[in-house]
Amino acid sequence: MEHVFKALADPNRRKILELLKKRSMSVTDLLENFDFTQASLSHHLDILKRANLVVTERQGQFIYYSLNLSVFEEISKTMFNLFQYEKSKK
Amino acid sequence: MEHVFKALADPNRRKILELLKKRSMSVTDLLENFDFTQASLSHHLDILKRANLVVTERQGQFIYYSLNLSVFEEISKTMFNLFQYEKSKK
DNA sequence: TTAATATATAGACAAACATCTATATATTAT
DNA sequence: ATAATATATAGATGTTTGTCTATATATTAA
Repeated sequence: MEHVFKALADPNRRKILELLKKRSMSVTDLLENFDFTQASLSHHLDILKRANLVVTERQGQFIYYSLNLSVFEEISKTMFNLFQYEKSKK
Repeated sequence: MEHVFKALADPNRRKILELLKKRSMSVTDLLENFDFTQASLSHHLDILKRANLVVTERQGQFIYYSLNLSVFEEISKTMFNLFQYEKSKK
């Protein structure tokens, strides 16, 4: 999970995830939503991929990024657990 | 939420939160669980406090840190939402 | 097979971060 | 008042991070 938390620490990467929640997108598609360079975007995507948050699929010239749903659900639970506590205690 | 994500990016700070889920602790109590200096711990606590994840209460010489439960629940929801997606779409 | 397009990688650089030592401040005990 | 304890703050330093430019690689179109 270490990589996941690091990946989520950057607002631009969280925005990428939000965009991918709607639909899979190529790097070119994604780039339209940001002000930084294509190289920077590739770097962010690499970090998300290493964190296992996204997967890729080549379609011709394009590489489509999408959420790694199987892992996403697991991460969702871990996140939820971090914020769970014994409500009976004070 | 920006501060929250940054705060969660460090494993030691996540460990602090895990410890505080069990009970409120003074800085001295917390320090026993880590290898770094008291100054470093104070720094981490400051970051957690700025993120509104913890609150403090002085009791004599000691300052007790505990989870900011009211905010914690709200953050829990935001976290959960980040990991929600339209399951019908592919 | 050459040019154009899409994406990734390498290397540089400034800013942010985690840690340290030293010191300041607050509280309690003597 | 003085010493001891608990915590915070200041300043220094090495590491990590986000971004850039330049270039490499892969695919498609001409």
